[in-house]
Formats: sequence, structure tokens, C-alpha cells
Amino acid sequence: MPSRTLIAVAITGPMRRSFTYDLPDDIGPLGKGQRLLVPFGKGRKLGYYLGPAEPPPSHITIKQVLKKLDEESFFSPELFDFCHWMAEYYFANPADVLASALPSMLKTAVAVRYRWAEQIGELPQAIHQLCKPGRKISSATILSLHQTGKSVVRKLIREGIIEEVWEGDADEDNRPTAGYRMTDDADLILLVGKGKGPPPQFYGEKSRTELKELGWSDHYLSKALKLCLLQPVLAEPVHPLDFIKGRPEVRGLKLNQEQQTVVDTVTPALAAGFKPFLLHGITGSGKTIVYCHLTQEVINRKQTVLMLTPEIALSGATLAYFRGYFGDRVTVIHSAMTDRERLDSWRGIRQGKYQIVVGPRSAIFAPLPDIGLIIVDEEHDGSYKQDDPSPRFHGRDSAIMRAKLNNVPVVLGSASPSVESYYQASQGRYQLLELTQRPGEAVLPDVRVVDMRIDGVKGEAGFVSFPLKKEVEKRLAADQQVILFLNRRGYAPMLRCGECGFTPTCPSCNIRLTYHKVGHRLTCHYCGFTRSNYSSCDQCFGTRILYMGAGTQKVEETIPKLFAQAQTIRLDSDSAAGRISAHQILNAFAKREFNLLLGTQMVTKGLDMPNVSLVGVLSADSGSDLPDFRSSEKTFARLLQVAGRSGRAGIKGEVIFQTYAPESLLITDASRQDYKSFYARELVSRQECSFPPFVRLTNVVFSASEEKELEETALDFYERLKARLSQSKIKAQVLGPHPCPLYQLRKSYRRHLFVKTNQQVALVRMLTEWESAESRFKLPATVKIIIDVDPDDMM
DNA sequence: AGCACGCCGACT
DNA sequence: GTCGGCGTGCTC
Repeated sequence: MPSRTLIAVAITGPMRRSFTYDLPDDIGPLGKGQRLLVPFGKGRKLGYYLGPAEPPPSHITIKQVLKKLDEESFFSPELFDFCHWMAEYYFANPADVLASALPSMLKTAVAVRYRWAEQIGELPQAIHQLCKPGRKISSATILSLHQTGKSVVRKLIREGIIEEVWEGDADEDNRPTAGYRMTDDADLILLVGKGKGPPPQFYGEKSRTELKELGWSDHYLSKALKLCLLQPVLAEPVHPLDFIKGRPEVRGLKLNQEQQTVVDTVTPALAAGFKPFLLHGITGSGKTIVYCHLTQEVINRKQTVLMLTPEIALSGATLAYFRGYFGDRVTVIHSAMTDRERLDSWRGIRQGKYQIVVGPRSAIFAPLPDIGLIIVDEEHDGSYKQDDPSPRFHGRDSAIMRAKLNNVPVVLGSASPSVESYYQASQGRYQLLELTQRPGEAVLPDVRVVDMRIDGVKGEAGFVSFPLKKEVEKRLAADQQVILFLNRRGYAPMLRCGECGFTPTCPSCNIRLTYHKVGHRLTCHYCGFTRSNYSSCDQCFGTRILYMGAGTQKVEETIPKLFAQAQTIRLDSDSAAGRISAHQILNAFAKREFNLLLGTQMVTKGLDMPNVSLVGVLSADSGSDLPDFRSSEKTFARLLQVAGRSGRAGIKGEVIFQTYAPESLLITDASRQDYKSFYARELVSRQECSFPPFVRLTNVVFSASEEKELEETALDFYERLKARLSQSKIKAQVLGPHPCPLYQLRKSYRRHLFVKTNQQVALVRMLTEWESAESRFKLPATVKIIIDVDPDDMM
């Protein structure tokens, strides 16, 4: 029997186990994580090399690796180990993790072209007409073959009539052609034209349309290109997020005493290996400038810096600082970039063109060589947790692990740290650093709490209180700017029939629909379900419809009636469709083209607006009563954050919280900007109810279209889980199964189990072994399972 | 996840 | 008769 080299290959998808392949000698040695082309089922797939493998059971026929797709692995040993850790910790398929680390152009199979074989025998008439032996097949032909019948192409490949051509064309420069220019051989233009005479010569660069007008037909154009008379001019690559301009003046900013202390504390640690820091700095205390100084220290040491931020469009201010400080040495990785931009950015990082990467959670995979420091800005932010496509990783926690693997410090920063992080700091596991003042003349704003039960204006503008109304008028008259914050988009969160009391709900998710005035649309904010022209009640056909509550759209409509001087701009995910658009809205406001900004969450982050002197929070309580153990923390963070938008430069800022529960301690702490008081209370409640940081959570979610089967399956899983936990001596508490807070989402019912434990790694390992022993936990095919380790919420 | 196979209902 | 719906089973 010939000796074989058996290797483990991971393939993206829900099959979390690896597959064993035979590696032919001529493919040569591989690096961990290297991309391979392997036969899989009836087709071929892109696989990732995991390492050598043991022979599988004898009934399995081992296939051969077809080829390696790159000369060497894209993963450094450090990055591969990090991905491996992530797959294990978050119960993810290693291939899914490795794929998340690559720009999409490198993870979607491979670019394929087809060619007719040289020798072809008998063929059906329809195909015979198309067939040109030995020639490449145009994409149009492929398309028409696909229309002839399903999987004709695949069949022809199997029969050897069509051959596949694999090209490593991700390396090809496929920037679009912007125009054409004449080469030095322009005199030879006579060769192009016949009969009708040559097309005219021209100077400089002309686009294809311009050339057409000059008499350059497509035929002439291609002929001239072939003769090298014309030279295509490729479009300039656009620098990602170029619209965010650097602020060079930040280089001149001097650190105040506190900021200097922080820099002086972290700097020596840069040479001393892994160490986590928690930087607790009040809003406006200048955390970004501290990050810049630390980054400079790392750059001086010829190392690189990775900085994570929440969603990038909202962190324009942070990026502007980094651009101002470090210019072209900074790049960003972000989902709003085109695939091409992502690839360019990723390549630049690998090649050492950029030493600093700023990006959201996915940037944790940046292939930076020799990382010297990792920064996680706004570490409490919920957007660091990825919950839908696997890997369901936490960007902040993963950052800590990547820092550990690189043996470098990690700085977590926030104005309202997560309870978990602050707890770690209080236990001495992270070093706490504090910024308690705003630099220069800026001071924290005064916060006034308004009791809506007493001071609410009745009637149409019921969401604005008298004190807020008066204050807004005063500020607008004084030519200052105002932000109104409302954590709810749409027109009215809820409709009710004025006659029978019926409220329309989403047919797939069974939650109340939100009314949008444009087109009388009802929309589900969870699944996107929409119905238009809602004008009469579904149940009694009554036409007297009541609009309960208020969303940003309704408030926007009422503002002109309330404030004659207001020039309003609205910012929410409906008004800002793309990421750039959100930034444009903020820019227009910053340039004082508007004096009143009305918006949701999106207005709360990273915005530096020196002329804003008043922030009104229309409904400070909203969100705090959600069925989620983190809802207080999130509401508190949001209130601090939004209050921090007021009074940045010389002007004394004011904040008004409108609330129906002015006695609530959450509101009191937020109005005093008292993080420590909030933390102390929250920590007690977390301990009483056994929530993080005292335990780790794993959420096991089942979904199915049949509620009864779902219920039985979930209950059965619960029993088996309990048995296995005691068998493996893992101390864990299992809650449930309960219906999920959003128990009916996108046409399927959902039940979940909560596992609380302090042996998280052992738990996930047990689940992994169980899953491979009993394929997919022996669940019925109709029931889906998702295992979310360290979930951010319990929805 | 794909992608095949396979078994039942609405058409020419 | 067929076209095509999506239930279910497999992938080294």
C-alpha cells in the first residue's frame, strides 16, 4: 500500500468537524490555515489546512487534495492560534473563524473559468453548436448552458467535455478602467482604420464614452488596445473612508496631568508582556488623545497597533484623530468598504504598509505583523459581540486573548465600563486607570431630571416637557445647538384601533409593528416585514386608528410646531441608509447647517460637537425594563454617553432627562454621572441573581416551525444536558427551557436554555465532544440549534 | 450550508 | 402524463 499523507481539512458551514484528505506529494508542505481546493460531496470546496490527521474509520474513502490555492498560508502561526482558540472557546467551526479573518474575495470559493476540452466526441445538438474545442468559454455561454437544464455544466465537467481553469486571479489588478490614453506609437494609428480612415488622435485621458463621440467604435478600441496604441488608465483606488479627514491640529494637543499619568503608566508595560488595563475616563476626558500617544510609543518601538472601536461610521471622530496623528500609516477594516478596498487594506496590513489598524470587532483578525498594543475603545459597547453568523465571538474578550498570545498589553477604555471589566479591575486582574476631568475649560454638563408625570405637555407634543421646551427655545435663540435623543425610530411604536382596541403584530415574529408615516407603512423592526397603506383595522375594519407613543419620525414632524426657530435634521437608521450618509448628517450638523439634531442611538457615540449646549433625552427610562440582565447597564451607559455630548468646549452644557420614574436610582446615578454608585448597586444585583461577572453564561437556542416538537426537543435536550453535566462533574446551573423573549422570530418558534457556570471551557469542551459523539446531539432535522457562548443579551 | 434525491399535488 | 414543490440525508 502506498504511503499517504493524511491531513485534517476544515470546511465552512455547520459541520464543525474536520475532514481527512490525502495530500499528494507534489503539493508539498503546507502551513496551518492554508487554503486548499478539495473534492467534497459532488462538488469541490475551499478548505483550510488544520494539521496532520490520523487515519479515519476504514469505511470512509479518503479523497485527494486537488491543489493548494496559495503558495503559502495567509495565517501567521500567531493568527492561526488565535483563530483556533476562538473556534474552541465560542463553539465555532474553525473554517468559519478562519474565513472571517480573510477579506471576502479570498473566502468565496475561487475564481473559476471554463474551457472546452481539445477532444470531444458526440454531443447533443444544442450543445454541439456552442462547442469550440480548446477555447475558453464565455460567461454568456455558461449562462445559456445553465438555462438548457439544471447542472448541465457540472455534467459536462464530469464527462470531460468542459475543463475548469483555476486562476489565482485575486492577484490580478481588476480595478475598473477609468479611461484611455494614447501611447508613443500613436503614429501607427493608420493601422486601425481601413476604408473609412483611422479614428482621430487625442491627447490626455479620455473615457470610453468620450472616445465614442470622437468616432472610436468598440471595434477600433479593442484593435488599438491589442496593437498597444492605446493604454487603459485604471481608476485610482479609493482610500477607505477617505471622507473622514484627518485633523492635523491634534498633534499639537498637550496632555494634561491625568492623561500624562496614564501614558506614563502604560508605556513601561509595552516592554513587559501581557497586561490588561482598564481606562475609565469620563466623557470628554480625552481618551482618544491618550490612545494616540500610546500608539506613538509603540510605533517608535517599530511595532504595530490594533485598535477596536464600535461601528466605524459612529467613530468618525476617533478616526479623524488617528488620521491627524498618523496620516497614511492608519488603515481601517470595515464592512462598508467594497470587497476591493478590503482586499487592498488587508494586503497593505500584511505587507507592513500600515502600522495601525482601526476597525470594529472584525478588525480583531487584522494580519498585523508584530503587534505591540491592542486598544479596545468603548469596551462596554454591545456591538463587540457578534451574535448572528458564527463565530459568535466577543471582540473585547477576543482582543484580550490576542494580546495574551502576542504577550503585549491591552487597554480597554470606556466612560461607563462593563460591569465585567470593572469587576476584573477591582479584583486586581486588570490595572485601573482613571481620567476624572475634562481638559481645558470644559466641564461636565448639569443634568436636570424632569418628571413627565407632572411636567409633560399634554396632547400632540406629549413627549416634550415644559422645562425642556423652554430650554430648547432659549438655546436656539442664543444660536447654540441642541440634540434631542429618542431611542425609538419610526413614527409611532404602536398602533391601536380606536374602536376595538386591536393592535397589528408581525405575522412572523408576533411583536407589535411600528408605524412609519411614509406610505402608511407598518414595519417589524426585527425581521423587516413591511405592509403598506394600513388605513383600517384588520379586525373590525374601523378607520379610527390611534397612534400610541412616539418615534423619531413623529417627533420630527411636530418640532416645527413646537420650535419655530428649529432647523432640524434627523439621524436614525432610516434616515441614514449607508454609513457615509450617517457621517454626512453629523458633518452637516457640526458645520451648523442645522441647529437641532434629533436621533436614536446613533447620535450618542464619538461625536465631538463644541456648539452643542443642550441635550434632551426624551425618554430616559426606555430600555431599562427589557427582559435582559444587562438592560440597566446598557441604559446607564447610553445616558452617560448621550449626556456627554453636551458642553464640550467653552459653553457650559446642560442635559435634561425626561422620565416617568424620577426616583429611580438608575436615573439618579446617571444624572450625577456617578459610575461607581451605579456599579456598586449593579454588582450586588448580579451577585444575587448569579449573573456575570459571577458566572459565565451560555445560551442554547432551539428554533423550529412546529411549536410542539420544539418544546419536546428542548425539554429532552435539557434532561440529557443535565445528565452529561453531572457525569462530567461540571458544576453548572441550567435554566429553562423557556420561550425566548422574542419567542417567535421570522416564522419560527424559539426556546432557549441558559447555562450558568464557572467552568465555561470545560462546558464547551463537553458540548463539543457530545456533539461529535451523537451527531448534532441527535436532534430532529427540523429543529435548529444555536449555542451562544457569553451572549450579550438573551433575545 | 448546499445539493442531490425522492415522493406528492396542479397543470397541459 | 409532467413540472416542480420542499422534506431529508450526506458530505473525508
